[in-house]
Amino acid sequence: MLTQTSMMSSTDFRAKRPASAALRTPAHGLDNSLSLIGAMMPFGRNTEIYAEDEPAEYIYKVVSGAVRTYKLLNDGRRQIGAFHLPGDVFGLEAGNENHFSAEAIVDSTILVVKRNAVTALAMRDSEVARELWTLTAKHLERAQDHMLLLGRKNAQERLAAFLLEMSKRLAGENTVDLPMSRQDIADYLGLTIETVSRTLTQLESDAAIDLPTSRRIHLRNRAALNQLNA
Amino acid sequence: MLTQTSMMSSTDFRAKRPASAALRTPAHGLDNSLSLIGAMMPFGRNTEIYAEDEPAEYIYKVVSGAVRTYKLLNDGRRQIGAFHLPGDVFGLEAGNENHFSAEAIVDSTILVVKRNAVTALAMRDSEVARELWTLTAKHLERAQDHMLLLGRKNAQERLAAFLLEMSKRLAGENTVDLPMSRQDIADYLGLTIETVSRTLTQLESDAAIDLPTSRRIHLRNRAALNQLNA
DNA sequence: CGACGACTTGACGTGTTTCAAACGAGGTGG
DNA sequence: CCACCTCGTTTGAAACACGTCAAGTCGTCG
Repeated sequence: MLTQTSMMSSTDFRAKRPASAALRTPAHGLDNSLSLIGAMMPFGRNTEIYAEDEPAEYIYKVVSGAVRTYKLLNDGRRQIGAFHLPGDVFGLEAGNENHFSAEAIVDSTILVVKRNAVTALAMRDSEVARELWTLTAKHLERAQDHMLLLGRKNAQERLAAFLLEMSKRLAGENTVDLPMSRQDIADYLGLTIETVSRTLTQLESDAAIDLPTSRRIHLRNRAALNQLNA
Repeated sequence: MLTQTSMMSSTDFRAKRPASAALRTPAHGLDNSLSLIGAMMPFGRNTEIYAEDEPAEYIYKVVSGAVRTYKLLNDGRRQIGAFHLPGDVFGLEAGNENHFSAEAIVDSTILVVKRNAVTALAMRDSEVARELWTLTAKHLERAQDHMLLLGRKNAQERLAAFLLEMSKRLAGENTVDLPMSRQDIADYLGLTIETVSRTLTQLESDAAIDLPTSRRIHLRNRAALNQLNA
């Protein structure tokens, strides 16, 4: 994946800074640098961005769309480790190989930057180095919270946590438009698609949410969701 | 916790470099620096090293003993995110507050280093900065593998993964002497203590392991365990 | 020897998974 | 414009893995 030719063919218009929440790069330093030395690339829905065990040559930033990073068990069971939304940086691997696979969930535009370029920059600019570290540490914190969810929460609590997280990150008052399918949600929350579906309809009948369409979720009673999220 | 006085009272003999596996600092740079600017501190069994939401003033390295880092749900459910063994560095938080709590599992000696000192060093020495980043990224990889376990593996597979991990990190041929209780294992694997116990005896009757004592586990059939770990 | 904590074992309950079928929205072609 | 197909989602019924509650065993230490 990511052949040199496809890299070259990408247009180079600049990323517009997206609004909202966590895992975003600060206003200067790394963020600007990535825009300057990176290349924009389009990825179609469900296409691979990189695969596990491939050499990790690039670092990525979502400009538009959405990305899932995941790991597979030999028999096909899938665990999605994280969803990456506009403004998020991902692919900050430690070793020389990717530890996860990454796919575009919907048609997406990704800013792709050579690792070498970034690490070289970090070598000279300790501010950039610090931002890279902080960013990785933020990813770690998210992973740790996700472990708590996967290890110790029931289906209702997982869905409540998921909805609140997405609401915060997608930032749209009380209505959330999800880019991902029920199967993606299930594999993120360590549940089956049926349990996700059932639990959502249950939350709806409990008046915690509304489901105008399957991808659109209205948070009717945040307090109730927050209580489940405790 | 970690009052200035207790910091001061600690002796300052140097850490001896421990043997073995991953999450260890490389031979020079960070590792040496930590030893030079840190202080040795003893922590008794089950004593707190730091608590969630406390200001993260220090970075830690296990010299001897074992440490658990964990998070609690409001009703007391506990998820252990990681075990830290001799040679491991922990407490590399992103923000200014600890994201987890940390306790000594058994009587332990911990090398405690002021964050300021380390970050200041990283500012001047890009090699140290790189090591800090790499270390955090390694923690992230572990957390990601752990998510796969918690989200997608059954009890047998979780125990197999746990035993293989401990075998590798404690490095003792095929016999593993666990520092942690069944409850710790359960909270690490997202199971109950009963399920952990039952699964272990089941693995024993399947001839995959022997249980000479409850804390000592002999890996009789690594192949079988590896297969479960797939 | 008795007491305590850690661990094991048993019987039973239940939340989630599994297997299966029906539903619904969106797109295509007649 | 409607029939038809497809893919994602929902719903139902039954099975099962793990949790819960409870009792019993083992090892250690005073």
